[in-house]
Amino acid sequence: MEYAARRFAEGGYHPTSVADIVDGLQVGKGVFYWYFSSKEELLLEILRDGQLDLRRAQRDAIAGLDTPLARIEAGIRRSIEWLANNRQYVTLIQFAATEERFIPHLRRGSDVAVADLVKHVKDGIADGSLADGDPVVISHAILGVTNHLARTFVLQGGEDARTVADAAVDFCLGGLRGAPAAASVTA
Amino acid sequence: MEYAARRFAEGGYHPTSVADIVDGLQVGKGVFYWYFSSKEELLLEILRDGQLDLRRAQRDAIAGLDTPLARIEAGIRRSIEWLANNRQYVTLIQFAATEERFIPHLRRGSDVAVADLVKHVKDGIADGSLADGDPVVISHAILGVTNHLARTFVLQGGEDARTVADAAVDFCLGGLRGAPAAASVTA
DNA sequence: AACGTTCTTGACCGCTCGGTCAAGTTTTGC
DNA sequence: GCAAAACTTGACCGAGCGGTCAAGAACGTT
Repeated sequence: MEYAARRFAEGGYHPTSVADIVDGLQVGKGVFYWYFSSKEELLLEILRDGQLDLRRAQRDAIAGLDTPLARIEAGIRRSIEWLANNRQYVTLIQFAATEERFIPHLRRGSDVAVADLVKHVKDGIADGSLADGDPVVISHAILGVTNHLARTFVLQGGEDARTVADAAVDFCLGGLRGAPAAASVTA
Repeated sequence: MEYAARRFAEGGYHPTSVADIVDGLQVGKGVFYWYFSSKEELLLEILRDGQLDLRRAQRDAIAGLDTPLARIEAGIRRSIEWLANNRQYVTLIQFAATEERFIPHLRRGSDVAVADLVKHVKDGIADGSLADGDPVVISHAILGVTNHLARTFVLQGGEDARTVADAAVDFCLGGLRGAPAAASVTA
């Protein structure tokens, strides 16, 4: 499955045939259809796995942190780190978003991720550490920054995940105007 | 071409066959290959067109504005508006980013967009209206917020482009901490 | 040893795809 | 009025696809 994910990410889902995958793995085609009912099923399972793993990583990262801001920051950092270590998924998720039939399966995962984040944003607004605003919109804005910076600099530019995470956190906290980055994970 | 773009966006590039397109247009297949040398060429031309049009729209939007902040804000607003009116391109660009052979063509366009934005960010940092930081990273962060919010709320959620643009501008300017939105397009 | 189950093979099938082309129609320039 | 150029048609082609399946290997149970 990891091999298939890599091939899909490198060559694209449609141009990569089932024959390519089984040949690369040096197995027969039958074994593929023994474990997966179709090529589409394989992609869905890869996506499900990835989303689950990312979520677990984030949950671990924020465990024990007790301010909303610290949780949000840790989540951002862990996301970027995870994306750097699981580059295939970025391309795969992006592809899946372009075909109607995969979107429902993507949404199920991303809705959960947004819901998690929204909770912390709400907490932050409630305790005054974040400015007022629609928590759902704010959460999506954070995801937008995080994913785009990770894609651009870590995956394409090959830069260090930590450096990029610093920039993402700074921007999310202070925006263009900039506010001194007071809160830290260690807070 | 607009028809083809719509079909590609709705059904995906690969699943949409040349036959689908020419049938929908009620022309023969020959006419397709008279105007385009291949299916791939068609996609590239659609992408080129879209990028050019977006850039033109942005250039028009910021004409006459004389502070960097006002220009950035106008650019963000115009982007979201344009994406709302050209939904097909969002999906198409997203798809093109998932296949190696299209990436160089995408980069050519997006590099230009980033360069434009970087210029204004640099100006803003120089005159003190923006916090210090790597202009390239900041520009990408802005693009990340803008594109993600547009995708999520305008294209998927069907919300009003203006409302979403307001949120995007607020977040970019103030971040999570929030700063009063002082600068406006009319400045 | 003998049997049923699990797992593996790769030739094969029906189908659809991107792309071609001989043939025909319309438009243009003179 | 006519020939050359621009355009249009759709049947057709070879290739490659996702998926099937008859055949058998490996393995556990008795």
